[in-house]
Amino acid sequence: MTIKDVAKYSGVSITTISRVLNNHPDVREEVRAKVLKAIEELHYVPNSSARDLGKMQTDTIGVVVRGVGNPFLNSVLHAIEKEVSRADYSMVMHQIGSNEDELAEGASLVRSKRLKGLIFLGGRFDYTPEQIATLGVPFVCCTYTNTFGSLKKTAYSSVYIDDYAEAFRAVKTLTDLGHKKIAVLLGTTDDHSISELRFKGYCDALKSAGIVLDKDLIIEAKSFNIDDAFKATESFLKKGKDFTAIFSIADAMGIAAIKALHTVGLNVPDDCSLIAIDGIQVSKYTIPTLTTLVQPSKQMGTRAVEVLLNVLKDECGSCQLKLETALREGGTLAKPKA
Amino acid sequence: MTIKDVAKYSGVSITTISRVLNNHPDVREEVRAKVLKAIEELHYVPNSSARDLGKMQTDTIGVVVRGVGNPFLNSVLHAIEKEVSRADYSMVMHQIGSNEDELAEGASLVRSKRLKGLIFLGGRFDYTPEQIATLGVPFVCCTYTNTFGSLKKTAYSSVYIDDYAEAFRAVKTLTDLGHKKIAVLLGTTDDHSISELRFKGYCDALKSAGIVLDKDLIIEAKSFNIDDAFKATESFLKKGKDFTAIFSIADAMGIAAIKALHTVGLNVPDDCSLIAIDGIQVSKYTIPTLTTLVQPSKQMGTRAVEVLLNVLKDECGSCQLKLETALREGGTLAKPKA
DNA sequence: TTGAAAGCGCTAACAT
DNA sequence: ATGTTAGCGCTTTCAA
Repeated sequence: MTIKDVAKYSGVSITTISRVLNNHPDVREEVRAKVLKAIEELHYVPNSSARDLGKMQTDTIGVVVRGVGNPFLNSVLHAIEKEVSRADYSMVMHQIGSNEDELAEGASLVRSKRLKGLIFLGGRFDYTPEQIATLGVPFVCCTYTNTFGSLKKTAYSSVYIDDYAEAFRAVKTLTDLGHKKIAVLLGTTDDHSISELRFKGYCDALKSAGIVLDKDLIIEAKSFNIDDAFKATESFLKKGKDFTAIFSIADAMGIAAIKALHTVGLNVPDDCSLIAIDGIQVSKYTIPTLTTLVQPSKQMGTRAVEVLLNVLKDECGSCQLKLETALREGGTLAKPKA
Repeated sequence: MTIKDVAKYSGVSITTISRVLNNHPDVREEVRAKVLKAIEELHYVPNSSARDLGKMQTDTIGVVVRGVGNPFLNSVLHAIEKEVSRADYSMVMHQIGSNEDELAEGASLVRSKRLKGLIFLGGRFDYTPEQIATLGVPFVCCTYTNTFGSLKKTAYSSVYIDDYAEAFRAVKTLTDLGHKKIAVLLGTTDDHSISELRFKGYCDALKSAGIVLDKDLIIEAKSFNIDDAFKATESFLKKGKDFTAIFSIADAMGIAAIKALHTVGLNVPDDCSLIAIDGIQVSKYTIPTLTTLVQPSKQMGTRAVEVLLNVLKDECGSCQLKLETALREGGTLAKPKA
């Protein structure tokens, strides 16, 4: 069942079929209808390999995901897939480990699958112009932007939240409540990822509240993994430091923290307040409900695709799209005990 | 950069390059090495569209996922992606809503992307031979099997757990503890999905413990969504029925149930025991830790791919692979109050 | 062991 | 408005 069969069946040339398939204007309505009918009746589906071969690129965009364990990224990923299908594009997903280089993986994907563009989901921030030159296609940083790199704004696109400002806001919520001894649960303080950025927001929120940073209150999990967050919080608690609140840079990590606190008999929010950033579905159902700054995950995915498709269409330009979080008030906040 | 360039560069014909690329035996070692070197130096990457065009099928397998919201399926999905890449295949994922027909979607995917095979992730069980005939390629049911359909075992493959037996086991855990009034939290009792199967296990476990099924203790969420599970449990609790335990057919739903119970002042496990099936990562961190039968999600994904690839290789045969769960003892179980 | 040449199904000049 | 035709990059007979 090829275009030829359809041509024969409907009594026109294959070119006409192709024109109908690609919505070219130069086809008489009458003929178009006939062809459409033939396609329908024959259950004809175009062969995308053949279709792609002619062009130099496929209608496919690649998504390189770092850290699929993260429920938040999953939600974004699924939104991306939906939007990509809706636009009649294809998506190829590629997961990478925390030590792999998303740029190298992306570049290789682009070549083998001849992608039109890339979306990086959860990556580093320190790309240089030389590094992205290897990509050769437009790309969108989704959930982050190139804060630590030396890229010109015009060289790439991104859809992200202001990690620094949102973290600041989260921590300010705690200081406003009167908390002075606020711990932070994060991956690493200097990994050039959202972890570092949110840490900066934490530091400055403390500073602006007149609180001196206490390095002993930094809980480094070394990853965004929920198990690691639990272990890190556990060890932190063993040290017996004095604190009244925790800012967790991610919901999943915060859930682990609540559990770790509970394990040693500390109750949230009575003994320790907690606020996080992300807003994953399950954190609505923790006990108490996690208070968190909800990222618009669906929108983030959808917008990332839109932005990429726009850039692709115009063959120029780029777009930095900053989204806002919304505070979801749960039950993990309280004033510090007198 | 095409095969021609490589041919020119290394001074052989494109046929030879093709042979090297496809590991054909009829190439002198010396020549092979030369070609490999050229490929390396030129950074040549074969054009997969062209490659696919020649063959009648692409080295691609499709995954049709029903219910991506489910963290458990996500975990399986990622395992599938990893295994597919490892085997040098490509994967296309397609999400469908709960009302869409996975078979129709799958058939359309197969044709447009010319897939070699399909994996269905989270689907119905009631396929008929006529329906699967439209697919035209081998497929694997992952996380379920065709219990309600009329397929011959040889007509398809599946990787699954024995939902009936595992549910039986879960509920038996409760009856063994002395529980008599056990509610069940599920999607629907007759949707021909795992929900129905696990419900059967629940019914028979009650029966074998000499307990009469009380229809008032069936909590139907109408979906596997965590929000719906919460609402359903909430309404159930409003009715004021007497019960001492809940069997939740999924971890995520169980988490919602704990929350709903807590909302009305009921404590798990003191006022109500709870057991579930799935074993998603986050349920280790609920308070108390969810007691659940853990499905080997990674293995399930990996095996599904292996099974499919084997079937593809042999061009015949099929495989029904039943995996086992492992009880993870959390803190949601207790004897019923006297 | 190697090469020449004929497609695979489709798109896009170009011609009519 | 429609048809003819030359590729797109690769695989695969078939010959040598």
